[in-house]
Amino acid sequence: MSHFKDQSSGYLVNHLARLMEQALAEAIGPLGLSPGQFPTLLALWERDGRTQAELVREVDVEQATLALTLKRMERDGLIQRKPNPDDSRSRLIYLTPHAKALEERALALAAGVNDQALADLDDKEVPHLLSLAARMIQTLRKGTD
Amino acid sequence: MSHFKDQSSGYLVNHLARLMEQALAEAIGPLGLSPGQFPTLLALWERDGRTQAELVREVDVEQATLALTLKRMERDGLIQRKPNPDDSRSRLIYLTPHAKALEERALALAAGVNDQALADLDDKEVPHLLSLAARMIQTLRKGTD
DNA sequence: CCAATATACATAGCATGCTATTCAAATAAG
DNA sequence: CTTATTTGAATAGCATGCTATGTATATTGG
Repeated sequence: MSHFKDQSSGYLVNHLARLMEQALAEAIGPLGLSPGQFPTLLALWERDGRTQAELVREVDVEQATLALTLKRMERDGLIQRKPNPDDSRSRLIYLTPHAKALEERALALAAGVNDQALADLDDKEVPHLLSLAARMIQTLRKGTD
Repeated sequence: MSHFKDQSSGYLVNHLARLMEQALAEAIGPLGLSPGQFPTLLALWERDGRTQAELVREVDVEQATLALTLKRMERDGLIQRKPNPDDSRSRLIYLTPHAKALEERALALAAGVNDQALADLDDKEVPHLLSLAARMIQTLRKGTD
């Protein structure tokens, strides 16, 4: 038995996520970036000078997770925090020039990892996969959020 | 913009995997089980009295990861280890009666989580999703393994 | 204005996973 | 038979993520 494993969406999705995370780590590691920082970087490349609370609303992780990620990004010279004149509880988060300079290369490398993972799928299957995943996420978020 | 996020298979798969892991944690937590133990339990329910090395070949995680998981399972009273008469470097891993007794309920709960995640998909889409995921895993494993 | 509540972050503690390293025992090479 | 290599496990160190708490600052209700 235990074809459970090969028939279980949870098992497969978990395994796939780990493989893709490893591939991304390999790809962007040379830039000094890691997979967990990517969602935050996407948000900050789009617009920086925001508070942690604003980023939490955009990045799909818990506040405590983001707080740790930001601490590592600060340690790694990717972000800088300045006092928020409007609210002394929070600080505004800015990308360093170094982190800004990495945007194009990092996006290209991440896109390359996606392409590599999807290499065996044809043009119709790729959007289908994205749509199925998005629908499953929607289903699971109902009620939680 | 950065619709990168919503178009990225890596991002979606990672998010989905975390949601499914959380759902599984909620489902089997009351049995005293956790998601990371599930693959090992599947292997041991099928046949126990095996070495760690044999389990590593069946479970898709690294040896060091499995070693830690087994330590927690031993702590939690799920497994027991006995000397291996054929090789004193290893020990044979057995499920406790308690862990054996949980098989049916745990499998049903895990299947329920999968069903819940797939609830919005129709009968054709489910096997398609499983097949797409399996193919992506195959693609990414090439060369590594 | 002041107490009660809400909000923004930080931290602790834990589970999963990975890579790299170490140690001991088993095997292979000579 | 020794030495060299391989194999089985354990451990250290780190990244991600989660839940639960704590702390300080804002905001609200009286």
